[in-house]
Amino acid sequence: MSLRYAVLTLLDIEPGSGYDLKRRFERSVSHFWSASHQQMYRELHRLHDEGLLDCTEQPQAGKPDKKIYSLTDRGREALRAWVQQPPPAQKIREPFLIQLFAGHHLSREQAQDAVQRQLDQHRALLDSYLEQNEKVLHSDPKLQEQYWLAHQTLLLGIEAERTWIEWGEKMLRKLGEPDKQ
Amino acid sequence: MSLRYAVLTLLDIEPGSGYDLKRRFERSVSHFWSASHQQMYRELHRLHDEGLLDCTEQPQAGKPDKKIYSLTDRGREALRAWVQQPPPAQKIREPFLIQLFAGHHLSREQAQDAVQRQLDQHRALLDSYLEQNEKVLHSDPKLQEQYWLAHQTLLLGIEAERTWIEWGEKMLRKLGEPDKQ
DNA sequence: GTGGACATGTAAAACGTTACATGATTGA
DNA sequence: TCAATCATGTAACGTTTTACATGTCCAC
Repeated sequence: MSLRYAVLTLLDIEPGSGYDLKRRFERSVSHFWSASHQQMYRELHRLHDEGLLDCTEQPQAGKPDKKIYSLTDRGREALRAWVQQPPPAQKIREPFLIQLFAGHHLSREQAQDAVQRQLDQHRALLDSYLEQNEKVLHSDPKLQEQYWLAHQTLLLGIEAERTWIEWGEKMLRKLGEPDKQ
Repeated sequence: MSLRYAVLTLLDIEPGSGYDLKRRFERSVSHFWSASHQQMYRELHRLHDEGLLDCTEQPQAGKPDKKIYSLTDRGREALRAWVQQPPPAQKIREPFLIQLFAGHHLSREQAQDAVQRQLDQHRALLDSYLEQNEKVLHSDPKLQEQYWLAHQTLLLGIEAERTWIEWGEKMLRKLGEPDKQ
């Protein structure tokens, strides 16, 4: 039920197509949400049917038509109402931590490799968040002020990745100690 | 697809009923997974049908019978094989951060209240994780060694909560500055 | 001429949530 | 006597994932 409000939020900031939205999910809210293109298209259809979104088709030379969605007044009202309610609980799903939890089935080398792979991924994530952050810091100060809260969510994402990376590095050090296990 | 391995992992450490499992999810892996009792029962039935779990009914005075599940050899083998594979990507779902992302629909007071509520929840979570940690540190050193990797996942959960709490406190300070926004 | 980005969709399967259903025991 | 805990389940519904499907343009 939260996906629809994530969609409304991004379209409230700037209208766009399903395809656009998918990329914007990856680029700007990946630190707290993700969704496939199929989820986008279905949600866009539903929101349109319910009158929360307007749709204008924009013909493009060579490429398929783009369906540009934007919030209706009712859409903006629905988003505003939801934003002011207590949020549904967060959901954490970390398959990697299940694997460590069952880590008595891993050799020390396997555990090291597994942690190292995750560490690489989290470092790449941190880099991409830092890049986003740079973009924000070099953007129009008026926009920065308007979307100050949105920017704070990115800073949380950055700190979360740093925490993960520190933990991963500590793990590798501990797994490298010859007396351990 | 990961739920089944979370179930196998917990039953591998100690056999138990669906009801037991549900509580163990809440008590020992809530920092990276959660599931309802219906999910447990359905998954247990499936795993039993597929021959990965054994089931023995244990009559109890007064209470309904307990169905105690434990891993078969094939179950243990399936878990071991999965644990050694690259894990599926983690899924982050944080409705609260969507609300902040759409925070231009919030007054400063509403934002403060919202952050404060989340902060309270995360402090409670941290407390419960620290309590779990204390229990581990006072348990049999042999068990501590055996489940050393499992314990490390809890330490990550603790650090993640601390990061969140620091961020929330910083947010409240910034939202309290009269020049902000 | 091949692979990637653009652009949208259907269908089925798997997974997750909510509501409903039962029934005993224990403690306030 | 009321609510909580123990213990298991069905049914319906909603969400998410995976596979299939199509077609253009552009750069290498």
